[in-house]
Amino acid sequence: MHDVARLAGVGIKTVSRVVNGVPTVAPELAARVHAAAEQLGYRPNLTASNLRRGDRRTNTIGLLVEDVGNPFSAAVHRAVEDEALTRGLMVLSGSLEENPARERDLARALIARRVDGLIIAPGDTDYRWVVAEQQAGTAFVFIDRIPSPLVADAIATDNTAGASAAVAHLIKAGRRRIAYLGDDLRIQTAAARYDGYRQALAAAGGNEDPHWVSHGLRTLDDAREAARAVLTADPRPDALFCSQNLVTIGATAALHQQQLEFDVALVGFDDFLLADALRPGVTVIAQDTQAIGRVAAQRLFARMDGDRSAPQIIRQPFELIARGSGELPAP
Amino acid sequence: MHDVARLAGVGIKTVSRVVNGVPTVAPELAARVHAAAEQLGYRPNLTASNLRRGDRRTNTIGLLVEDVGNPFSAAVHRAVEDEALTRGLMVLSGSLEENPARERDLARALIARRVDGLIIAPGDTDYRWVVAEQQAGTAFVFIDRIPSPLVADAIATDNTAGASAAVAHLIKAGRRRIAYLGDDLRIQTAAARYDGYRQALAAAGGNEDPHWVSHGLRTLDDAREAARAVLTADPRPDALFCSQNLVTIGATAALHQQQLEFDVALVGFDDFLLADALRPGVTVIAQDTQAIGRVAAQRLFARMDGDRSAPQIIRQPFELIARGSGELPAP
DNA sequence: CTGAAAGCGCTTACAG
DNA sequence: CTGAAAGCGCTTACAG
Repeated sequence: MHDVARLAGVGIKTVSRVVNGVPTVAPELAARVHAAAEQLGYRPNLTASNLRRGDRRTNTIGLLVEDVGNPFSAAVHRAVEDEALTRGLMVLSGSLEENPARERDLARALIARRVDGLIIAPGDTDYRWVVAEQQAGTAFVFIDRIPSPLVADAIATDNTAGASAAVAHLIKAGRRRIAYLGDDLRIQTAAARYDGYRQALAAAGGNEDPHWVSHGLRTLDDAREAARAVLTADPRPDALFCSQNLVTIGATAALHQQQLEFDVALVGFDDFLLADALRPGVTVIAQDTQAIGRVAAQRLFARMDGDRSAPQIIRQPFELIARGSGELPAP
Repeated sequence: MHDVARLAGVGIKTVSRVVNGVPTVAPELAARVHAAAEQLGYRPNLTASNLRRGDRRTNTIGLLVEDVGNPFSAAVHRAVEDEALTRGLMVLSGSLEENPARERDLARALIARRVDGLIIAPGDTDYRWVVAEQQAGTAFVFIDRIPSPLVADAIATDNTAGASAAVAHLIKAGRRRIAYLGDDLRIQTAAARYDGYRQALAAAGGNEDPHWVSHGLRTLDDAREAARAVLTADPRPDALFCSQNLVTIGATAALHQQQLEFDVALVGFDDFLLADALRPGVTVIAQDTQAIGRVAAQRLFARMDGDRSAPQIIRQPFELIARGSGELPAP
């Protein structure tokens, strides 16, 4: 900027004005500045401008998700990005992998880069550290996890009700021996969905059979293996409830491999591409990932803009999409 | 930092040393600095440190992909992130949407934030602007697209050979009337794959039928619709070749809806979750997205570290995974 | 409408 | 081992 000012024969402040599009600059000077900037290959340095500016904004937000590569996270990411771009914000992202140490490191790295706000999707259980960061000026929003105490807004589907609806749906279709395949119970969403499973069973006067309950499934292969195991149990369950995305896909693959897809019913939490292309179509509890990402971003922006109201829990609706696998005629 | 120094009763430079873990500080002073930092809730500001440091590194890289929400982009993103974390780098990302204006805006936004390097997956066709940015100190790597002229390293699968292998596979299985369903031809990868399709047909002495060729399919629904249309044509093709991910998924859904999945063969470019759970399993040309992301990041780091050798094209291998849909017995 | 001075939070280059 | 001065690229607060 200094060099541009010298070449254009103006003060450095005038260059600043031109670069920032301040209108009160004589057109002739502005033209000289533009020419000089062009000639020198000048690139504005947002990082420096941010340092001095009063508002302290980097126009960058952070997004920490389970895994930027998994379908749920990726869909949320995209929705957040779209909303961010309307404000000229860029998104720094990271994958938590349910690893609390990694989460703290990533959060620290983002805060050191002075993100204006931070959206965190499932992760650590203890979020009291967030309070100090909020006081230091960083806005926070949680997705899919309710921090306790409620230190910041949280956008989440009602996981317990959703899981319960899924299992009740299976029961209504005449299924009684319903297996549960789920993620690590320490994950809040997994625990909530497991609760929903048990509540629906209890409401129908049934009981869970521990042989048909499998936790800690983190990958597609875990899920496929667990499904295979439960499907060869004796007695075999007559339905599967899967607590998430990858588990549902793994279980579906196992059902097809054992040619049981028309015998054992299945409802999964989270929709996925191709769920309606399979035969039978896969019945799911769908979350509106678009809306979740959008609403989370909007809440974050409100906080960044100074909203100091009490943190709230915003529930997003879920939808049961019946496609066949959950409505197979009971044997 | 100033406040910390005052509270600890030391010089500001000593605080800097402690924060950066420089060992030559008297333990007693370091302890006082730590205590003061703790008490004041001090957070290091990487943005300021970067401004002054000689190396000019923000320890942040940019990643521009087609859409952070689509499976291919998301998988590459994750691989890049993993590689970046080994160096303590964070990733700023953006979705291009095949929109050149958006691409330039996003690139500008990343450069204004002084990313150390930029990985760009498909986008604009004219990358001569990159040269000026390289001279200004930003490293570049391309994924899935060969810039012309070759201004930077490019990591890509041999799309023409891959598509050609797919179509040859169908021909070997006795198929002759092979339809092409593909993305916008202005996209380099789509064009290359279409070339491969035509080459394989020509090699077998066949010709393409314009009724069976469909370009410009951008979404799952586009693809489903186009597949439906071509499957109701007369005469109907006896096989489909799909140029990418979403197109394959859409076409598969259409085949299943019309109950033609055992009559019309299909090979798709790009692997996807569930491809092996469907019946028949979907035969694909798989790219190693993990390797593509990893290699791209490694090349970028090499450039950031000063590698000035001539830009190279690095071809990643593809693999034909036969799962059934491409090997259906010809009628 | 324009520009010289001061300062954002930090590190470099030095002197002690 | 420690710290006072200068400066990274920019904007604020001011004077002209």
